[in-house]
Amino acid sequence: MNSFYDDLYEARKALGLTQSDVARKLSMRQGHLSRIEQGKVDIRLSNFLDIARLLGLEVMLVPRQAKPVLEQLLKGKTDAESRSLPQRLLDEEESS
Amino acid sequence: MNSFYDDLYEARKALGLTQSDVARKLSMRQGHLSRIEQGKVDIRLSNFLDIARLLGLEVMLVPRQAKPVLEQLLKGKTDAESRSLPQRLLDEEESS
DNA sequence: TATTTTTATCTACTATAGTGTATAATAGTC
DNA sequence: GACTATTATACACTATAGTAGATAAAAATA
Repeated sequence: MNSFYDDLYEARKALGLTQSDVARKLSMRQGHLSRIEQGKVDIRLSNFLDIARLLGLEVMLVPRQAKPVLEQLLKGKTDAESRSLPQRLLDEEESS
Repeated sequence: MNSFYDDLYEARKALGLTQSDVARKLSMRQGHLSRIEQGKVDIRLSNFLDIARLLGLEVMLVPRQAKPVLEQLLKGKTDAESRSLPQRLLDEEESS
């Protein structure tokens, strides 16, 4: 459905937590978290934020064109090469 | 409720669009968008993504500690000073 | 001030997220 | 193979997002 649900799954796994662990801390059902991670439900924004935060993640609203650049930065490419990307790509450009 | 709703409002205004404009393009009610921008409802993730994207924004899930750094980058501080922040702050640090 | 545009609020209804509890299916471990 | 831990499904129920349509209130413009 939506790759954000996969991200939540990956984050939980990376922390070595079970669905029950997470569900308990958020006072939600393990069964429901299962459906969420499978992308079978379209959860409410507050619920999405709660789960993400419990897993050490934060949600950001960014300009569309900035997303790929920021993702590169987060992929660990913190060397001069990738740090030089922002200025060029963040400026408005008629690309469509 | 949640500052993301304010962000949507600001983005819409910045584009010079009315609630009716946005609502029409998303096949939703103007009245409902009004409630959303006021933070009176806890909308579904897909709806949040749809509205954001229509307004030229994208949602990102990022490590908690990275958010302030990335926000600085987006604030236009693309000079050497702010670009030097990532390496230092993105590394895990026992700060709590 | 009057008119128009935009935003806020209302009622009734439908769709579905989320609760609560239970159990089945699957994966790991002995 | 049996046992245990984890994940997936099921059912009945409640809460609320979102639809549909209308109007009121507020803001902007002539």
